Amino acid sequence: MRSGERRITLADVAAEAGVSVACVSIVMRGAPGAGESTRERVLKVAQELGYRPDSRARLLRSGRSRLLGVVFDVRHPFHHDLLTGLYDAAGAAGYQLTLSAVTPRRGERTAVGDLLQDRCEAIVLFGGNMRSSELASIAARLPVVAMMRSARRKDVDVVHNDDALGSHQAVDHLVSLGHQRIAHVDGGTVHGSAERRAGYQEAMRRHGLAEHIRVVPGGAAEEDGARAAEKLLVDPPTAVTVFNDLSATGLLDVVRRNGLSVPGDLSVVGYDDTSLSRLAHIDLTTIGQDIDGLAARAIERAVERIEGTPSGPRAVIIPPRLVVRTTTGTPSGPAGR
Amino acid sequence: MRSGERRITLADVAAEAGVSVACVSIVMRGAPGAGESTRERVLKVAQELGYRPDSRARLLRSGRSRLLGVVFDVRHPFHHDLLTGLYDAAGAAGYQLTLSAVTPRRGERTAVGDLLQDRCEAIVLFGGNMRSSELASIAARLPVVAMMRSARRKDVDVVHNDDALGSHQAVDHLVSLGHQRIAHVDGGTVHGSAERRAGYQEAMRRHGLAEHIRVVPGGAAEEDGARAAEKLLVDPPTAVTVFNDLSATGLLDVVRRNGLSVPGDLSVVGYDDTSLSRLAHIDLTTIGQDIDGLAARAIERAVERIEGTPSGPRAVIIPPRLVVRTTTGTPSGPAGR
DNA sequence: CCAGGATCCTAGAACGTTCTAGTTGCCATG
DNA sequence: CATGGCAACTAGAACGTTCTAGGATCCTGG
Repeated sequence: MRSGERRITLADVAAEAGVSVACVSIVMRGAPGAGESTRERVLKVAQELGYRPDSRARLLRSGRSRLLGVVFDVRHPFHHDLLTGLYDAAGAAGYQLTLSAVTPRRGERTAVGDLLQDRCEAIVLFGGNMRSSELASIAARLPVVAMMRSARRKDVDVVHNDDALGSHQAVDHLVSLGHQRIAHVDGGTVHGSAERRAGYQEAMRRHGLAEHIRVVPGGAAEEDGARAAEKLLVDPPTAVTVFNDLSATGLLDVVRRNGLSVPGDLSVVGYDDTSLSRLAHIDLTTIGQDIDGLAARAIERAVERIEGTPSGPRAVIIPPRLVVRTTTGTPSGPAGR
Repeated sequence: MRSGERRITLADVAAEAGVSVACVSIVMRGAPGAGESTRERVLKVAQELGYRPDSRARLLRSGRSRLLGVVFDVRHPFHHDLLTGLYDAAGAAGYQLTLSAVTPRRGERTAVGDLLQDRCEAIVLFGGNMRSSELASIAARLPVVAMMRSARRKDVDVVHNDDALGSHQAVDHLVSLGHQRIAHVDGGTVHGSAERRAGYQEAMRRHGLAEHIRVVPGGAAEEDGARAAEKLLVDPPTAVTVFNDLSATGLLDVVRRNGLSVPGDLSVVGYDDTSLSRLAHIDLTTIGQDIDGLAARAIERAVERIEGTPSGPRAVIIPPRLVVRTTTGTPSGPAGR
């Protein structure tokens, strides 16, 4: 019961089973070169002793670790959903994941540094604010896949959602409901906000609504949405697309407190389809990212790089889809003013 | 720029600097036994070559990994807050964290299994539904600290919030506002719900309100709170304490949809102080757990076990604190019926 | 001029695996 | 009755570190 016992090793199993260490190694790996009866006996002994292979020693020798490092941000709910998808995809490809978290007091560089020491064969990075040149210097050592961000570097793979298309879907949806005066609350300096903003602007022009284009400064947090709402209320549009769900939640709150009804007076579309947007009394129409698709493609890119198979383009862009809930409806005024 | 280069090792640095491998090791570890000039030269060369110690090889030799395994659930927002605290506490104690996530498709046993292979020196478990006996069998191999759950085993350390006290604080707060008819929405089979329920009952009795004790079945999810609300509405109390914030959110939604005002007609207290409860339009009065305290004590327990220092009691219970927001107020009826 | 002790450095084993290059024993074949 | 071949196993090096046990070199004091 004491915990300091000493770890059970191949040698222990070998001694107990009366065979060589090498033979046990063969059996444990399921490699050819061992007879059926010894195989059974060795497995039984290993089981009894509670043997667990030491992955570190294993990879020290074999060079391969079949380990993929993942950097995620503890504060971002979407990252957690994505982790779920990544575990599945990695497992299917025969790789393990090793996680390193970014927290309010633990930066991205620290998180990456830890992974570098861990001998993983590739690194998957969620968003973050590293510069492309920093990514490149990591990519010089091992394959890097950046998710939910772009990188103007040929040596970094990029897998993300088609932000511009998402904005198009949001605007198309609102226009099909009859809206014309559609504003956009921006995401500031966060990755993807430029693309979402540009997509909004282009979609508006495509619908001949260039004169109604209106971009309000915002950000990724709830308060950013709340502040944007106050600006909008001076001269409210009939609909608004917001950078993300959290910001949209802040906006919703201020709008309703000011006596406007949603979607009666104002339709609101978020972005990300986080669990927040699914809460009953938020029930936000939003743009959902294809989590499993993103995860699968990211792992695919990483594995291709690791195994040196000639791969396709370095950027994979996945289409999102509109999720209609109850914050969007037809505009109340006959023609939106 | 190719990624398959071959890792830079101590030997490379040694050759380049014209010293022995052992000497470089000394310098890299900051151990005594190297002259100032060589120290500088070696560090410079290591820097130039981009040397990074291979933590796996290091710990293979040294036995110690200074690595703490953490099992957390991707779906639980509270776990993420706790991770932040744990990273800080572990860093301060000179340990690294290695994370293993539980996801909807990746169970606790898998998560623990991965850590066991990783040579960490102790395991910290967040909640979960493993049986005490399973915990004990892991604890036979290495120290286990269970957080946010209890374990009737002497060989497992336990660090959690004082659930009963939290319920007392909630009831005390409501009573001090003048409430008498205070109900409780239960958490079902989730860890801590029995303690929170018992705490509620005891606090009610302490205030001489035994006749008003009313426990409604619930759970940890939003819908559980919503369902409980429907039951409560048949004969509404003036206040309710809910198992957790998420459930409270569901309850709030149903209550408001049915035309009751909060806190006018009904005061609501949640539990956990998750980021959800801080959202402007939820703004839930709740019981906050002391995250940094929990994290610090958990690491402390783990390190004590690892280093074999004679430690105190195996269970550490940390008092929570009431966080008053806007979902609680004085009851509207003169004496709450 | 030599003993004694610092100070700086090195050789080589060890950690728990994997892997290459055998070695053994057995059976079939000519 | 040698020979070849195959299946089943083993010895020992290797992976990149740490650590123990020394070996130089130099200074200091008698």
